[in-house]
Amino acid sequence: MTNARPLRADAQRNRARVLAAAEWVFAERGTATSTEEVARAAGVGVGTVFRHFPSKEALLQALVVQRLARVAADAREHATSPNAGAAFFDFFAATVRGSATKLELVDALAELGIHPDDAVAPIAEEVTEALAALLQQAQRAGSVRRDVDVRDVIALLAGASQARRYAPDDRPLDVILDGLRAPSAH
Amino acid sequence: MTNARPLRADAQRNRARVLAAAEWVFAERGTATSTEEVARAAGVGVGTVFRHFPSKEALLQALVVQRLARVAADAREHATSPNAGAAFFDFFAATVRGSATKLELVDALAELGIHPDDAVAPIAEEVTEALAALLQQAQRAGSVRRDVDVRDVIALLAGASQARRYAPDDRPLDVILDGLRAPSAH
Amino acid sequence: MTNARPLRADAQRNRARVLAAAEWVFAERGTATSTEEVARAAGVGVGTVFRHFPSKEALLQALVVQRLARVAADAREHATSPNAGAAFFDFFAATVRGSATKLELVDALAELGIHPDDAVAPIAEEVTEALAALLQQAQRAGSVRRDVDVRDVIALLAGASQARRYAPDDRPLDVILDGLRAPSAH
Amino acid sequence: MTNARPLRADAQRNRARVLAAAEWVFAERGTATSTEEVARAAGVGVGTVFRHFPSKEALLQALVVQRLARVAADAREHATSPNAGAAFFDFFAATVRGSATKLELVDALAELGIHPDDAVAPIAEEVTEALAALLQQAQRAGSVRRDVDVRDVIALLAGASQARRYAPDDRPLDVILDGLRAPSAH
DNA sequence: AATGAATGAGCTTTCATTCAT
DNA sequence: GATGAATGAAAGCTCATTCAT
Repeated sequence: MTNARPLRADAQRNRARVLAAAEWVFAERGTATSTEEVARAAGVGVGTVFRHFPSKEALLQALVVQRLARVAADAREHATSPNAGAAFFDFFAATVRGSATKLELVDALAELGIHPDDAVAPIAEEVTEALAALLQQAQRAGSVRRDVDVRDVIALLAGASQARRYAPDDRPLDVILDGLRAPSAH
Repeated sequence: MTNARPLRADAQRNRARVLAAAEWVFAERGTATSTEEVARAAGVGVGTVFRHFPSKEALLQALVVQRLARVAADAREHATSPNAGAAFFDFFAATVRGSATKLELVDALAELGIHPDDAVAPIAEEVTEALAALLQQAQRAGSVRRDVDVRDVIALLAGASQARRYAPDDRPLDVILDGLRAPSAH
Repeated sequence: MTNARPLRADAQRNRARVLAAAEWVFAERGTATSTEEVARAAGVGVGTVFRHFPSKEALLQALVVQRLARVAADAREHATSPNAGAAFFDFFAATVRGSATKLELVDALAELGIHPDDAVAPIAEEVTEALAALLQQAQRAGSVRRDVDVRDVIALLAGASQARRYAPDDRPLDVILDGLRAPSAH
Repeated sequence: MTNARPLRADAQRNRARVLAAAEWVFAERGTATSTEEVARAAGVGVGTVFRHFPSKEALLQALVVQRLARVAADAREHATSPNAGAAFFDFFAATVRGSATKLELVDALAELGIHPDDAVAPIAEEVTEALAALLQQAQRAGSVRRDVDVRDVIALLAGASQARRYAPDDRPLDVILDGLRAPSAH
């Protein structure tokens, strides 16, 4: 159903291996790590990496898209919960805790504002919409303060993830969650 | 007190120009920008940059030290205020708002946790101490919740600065400040 | 007479398609164009190209051989004409005009002098012989000056083809033809 | 007086060495030879080559410009001769004989028609003008046929140079020169 | 036989760093 | 001290060729 014919089974597998290796390597040693290194980690030749991702930039973007897709899916799933407030805070905490690697949510989210025109654009919109819905529900339920909008939430997700790099425990996250609660919710 | 003889006046001036140019250039175009570019922006030859900073890493660290020195000084100054609570929050907000350039406080703070052993160590300790004092006063005054420590505050400074990249207004910052307030302070 | 068994009909067709595609692609975009590109133009996989031509070099040579074979055939045909002088000049002009693609006669002829030992050798000899016959007839008929030999004619064919790249009209060709006429022929 | 400050003496020398080495290497082994090889031949590092010529393309163009500059100068010099006819033919023969390397005049002239918009444009015009003057004089003197124009002459220079690759003696050149003579000149 | 994914040597280019001027 | 040309390791990327499907 996609417009490109599906990849052969082995190609599919290699693409996935490259993506996984890239996530690991870039997280562990920074995105400045060479593509050669990524290839080595994936157990393939450099050529294979470039066959699947025509440039390093494209590989990085694929990683971002993958990360954001998970966030969007997660937001949508939480939006189905009957308890809108808990759903929002659960989602927020889980997302921040999930960005445990160095190629953080931070870097993924960075793309949301920075390249609004390229391959990341569709997924960016997806994330924004899913998040907006989740937020609105929680605000209507009186759990989240009304003076924040989606952009603020995204910024705070990035901020909380960043904070986690310095203090990997939950304290900073808790502070931010508390800051988000509606005053009456105390 | 320095172990090197004082620099000649012109050398002193060149060092400062390089530092300023580096801050500007790295902020504007990323730390991957070449040293050549920094030299050009400073109006000196590359050789001069390397004479003052033996490696690019060293230049980056000097920038971090400079940034953190300002933060430490600022913390110490606020610590003299009679109103400990307001002083803490003022300091926090001012620090985050001041990290408006792209070579953010984030990157500076990154060094606090990441390279605790090198040239950055002394200033890191300085910042930590000044911050600890300011925090303790504010907690004793009942303005800041008691379950956060210096490390959390540093993490949240980094987080709030990061958030500012996505939503350059004050909303995310306000959320975090609210999260930091002692419950009874409402 | 060939030492390999005849190709299956579809294989035969594929070989021809590759050859045609290669001529077109190399002419249009230079011989540095990738084999992948040639395969795409031929509507086959790269593997197929390499099955028929064991290396890119071999593919290029096959093209040259094909080109030279046409020249030799043409020369032989003109040699049957009753008017030896006209036959020679007609042949010369037609050959030069026919090298209208970018993978010119020039490049084909280049092989005559450059790789005298490989796959091109037989056809090179064929061309030389056919040309020698045509030339001799024209010289005997008093139409072509006697102080040029086959090698000179080949060089001039290459030269005239080259000239056509810069001035695609007939003027340079006419000049060369005039230069070849026997003095008494005026 | 040039808009760039003159190079330091050693830089000047290295630039010249690179240019000379490039001419030699490309002539001997084709323009596909790696820049690394050129650097080795010049006795410098690759970096030096790229400092002087920002891309391989630029290096090739510099070679072309150098070659064409010589041709233009030569044309202008011959144009001062009292015997216009002899001057033209002398120039033509000398130019063709001078393109003895494989990175021929052919390749240099190729640029005349192919990249009319880049760094080669000014020198291309220079060559054309100098040649036009020389040609016109020779035509007025009744030595060169009147139905050829500058473009034809350039094409024939390229053609004659190409011919020389196959028959390195003077015969093909003589044929072309004869073809250029005015009919009455016999 | 045909396919196209995988390979990896090799190419162009960049840039931190050194050193002659 | 300052300069900027030179260096060469290393990076991103291409492509002829191989081989599992």
